[in-house]
Amino acid sequence: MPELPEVETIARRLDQCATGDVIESVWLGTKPEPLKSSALEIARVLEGSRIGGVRRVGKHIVFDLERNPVARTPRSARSRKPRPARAGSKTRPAQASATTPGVAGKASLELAEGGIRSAHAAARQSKSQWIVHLGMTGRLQLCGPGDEVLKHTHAILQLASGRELRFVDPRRFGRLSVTRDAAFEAAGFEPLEVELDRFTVLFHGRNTPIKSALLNQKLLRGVGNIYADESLFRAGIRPRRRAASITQEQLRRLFLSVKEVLQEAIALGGSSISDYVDADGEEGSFQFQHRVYGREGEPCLVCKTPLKRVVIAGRSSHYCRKCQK
DNA sequence: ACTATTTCCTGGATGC
DNA sequence: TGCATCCAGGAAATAG
Repeated sequence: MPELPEVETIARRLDQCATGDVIESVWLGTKPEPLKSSALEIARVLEGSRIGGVRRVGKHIVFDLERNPVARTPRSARSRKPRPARAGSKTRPAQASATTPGVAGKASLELAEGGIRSAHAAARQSKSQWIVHLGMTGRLQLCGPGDEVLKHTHAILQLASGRELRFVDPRRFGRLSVTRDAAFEAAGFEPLEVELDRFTVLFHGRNTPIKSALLNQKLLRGVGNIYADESLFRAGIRPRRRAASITQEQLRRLFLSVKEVLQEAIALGGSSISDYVDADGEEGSFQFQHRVYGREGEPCLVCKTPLKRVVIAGRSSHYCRKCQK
């Protein structure tokens, strides 16, 4: 499950490997499309754009796109349908292979309603961005055109280098979107950048469990279930503690713990649980550093007390009842 | 205005 | 072996 360290790892890798490449054409799957922007809008922003850089904002991956106003990708690039032969293609829904963004039913409808044309013009002249949220099981993979297209591939970007950037997401919690004029904005503070006093204020007067507050992306962006539990353990705070009841000194420890955990995890390439791998298929190794997450019933590494697991806001939360108060 | 719960989604694990 | 059921969880939507 990609949280801040995993997303940071992926974004760094993509920034190294994909920056400078040009997106020649885009294929998007259909149906409960994992899209926040329409397929047509995404295709129009991406096609013909150069990847200026890739970075992380919270749990989002942001591709900064640059566009040469003169060299517009010709229509033919969009209408051709270069689907590589793939293993297991008969199991894929037939509609998927035929879906060129421009001809999707929903997209055509929007075109008929107008408004797209002006959007198109805006995309041509301004800097735009491609925003990817990986959700639970989303992956961005950089691969050769001959590589097998995995089941649950929802987007394929053909790059000028001959490679393909693919978005694969079995559980479909991931989301793709684009921005045109405005830069992508995310709520909340970056946990690795926020200062102590701002961090402290976030929890003032909140009657919600501190675990929930840490997961609230409008407060801090990027902390997910694993790193919330790990941070709370290191800070000695029980996940159910009401945010408002936590002392300044404890908040200071939490502040430091959050940064420490995230930094250590980034250094190890994130935690590979279930199926997380970065853009090159590399696994992280921070999962071996987990002190409480996924260790219910196992002895606390500090005091040997069996670790507890409770459910808070629908998420399993792991802690040591002796070390955390 | 807040907080809590439900919903989305599929693969893998579990149980009978 | 096979089939049903449960579980994982980010964030938006809905309910309280």
